[in-house]
Amino acid sequence: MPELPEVEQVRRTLSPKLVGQTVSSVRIFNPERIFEVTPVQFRRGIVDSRVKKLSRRGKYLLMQTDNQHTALIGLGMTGRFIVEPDLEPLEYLVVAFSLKRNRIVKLYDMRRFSRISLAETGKIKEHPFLAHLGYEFDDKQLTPSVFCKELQRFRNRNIKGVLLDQSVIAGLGNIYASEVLFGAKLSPEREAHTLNLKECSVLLGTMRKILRKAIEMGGTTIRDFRDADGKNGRYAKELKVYLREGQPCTRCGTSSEIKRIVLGGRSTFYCPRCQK
DNA sequence: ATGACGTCCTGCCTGC
DNA sequence: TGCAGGCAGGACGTCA
Repeated sequence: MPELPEVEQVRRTLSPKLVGQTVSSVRIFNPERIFEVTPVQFRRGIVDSRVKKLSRRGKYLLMQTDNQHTALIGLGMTGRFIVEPDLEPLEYLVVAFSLKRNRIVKLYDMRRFSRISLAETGKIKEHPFLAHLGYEFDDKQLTPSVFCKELQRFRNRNIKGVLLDQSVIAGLGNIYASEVLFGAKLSPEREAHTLNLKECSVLLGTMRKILRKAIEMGGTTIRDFRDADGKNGRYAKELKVYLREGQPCTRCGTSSEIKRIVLGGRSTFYCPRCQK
């Protein structure tokens, strides 16, 4: 569930609790969630270092330490950070970082889709989690014509699938892909390479507007998402099509209903009348 | 080479 | 009433 706006909200709420702090110990409760390095390597890379910076790339959080290492954390669907004194360990705890004054930063993940790893900070771009990622949504280099050219790469794929492809734009997930296409009045089934420059431009602009607003509102909570303060995102009430199957379209009126179809194995919501 | 589909994982919700 | 089955989905593996 955490897509770009939710991960950004976690970054913003976790930063003040973590940046500048020294990690005195790292306990790993679910070693299967660690990739590319061993649990021992992960622990050694973090322990006794000070957190310099918490940043984001696509849907990944990057925790940079002052000993030239960066932890990479993907939240999957239900990954959540909880900062608290060490009460009894919660079920589904993946990893816990101990700070001073009995504060513990815990990554908790009910559905166990989260992924964590470690890289040398200087080689972070080559890490397998990040190497294939495309543009950040607000990258100035991503102009309408560049975006249009990117979409030409896909001769036989629908635009919804391409928006979910992290190698094009990093950070969109299933909820915002449907919302952005509704905003841009484009059918999710349109083949990506058929979009003209004008349509690419509208799509890009709509995506930026929606993601900015969602970030501003702390992301979307359907059910599970909480930020590092335990708060829900407030964007759910702004959703125009996601989970609105059978409801009237908010743009073209009562006579047109939102439809649900499955594309690439994922629920996709749209208005057949105003999305072409 | 590219795209489609299955898999992982667990809780919740629906319907019989 | 209880339980089976479907659904949710990010990212990767496999197959055609």
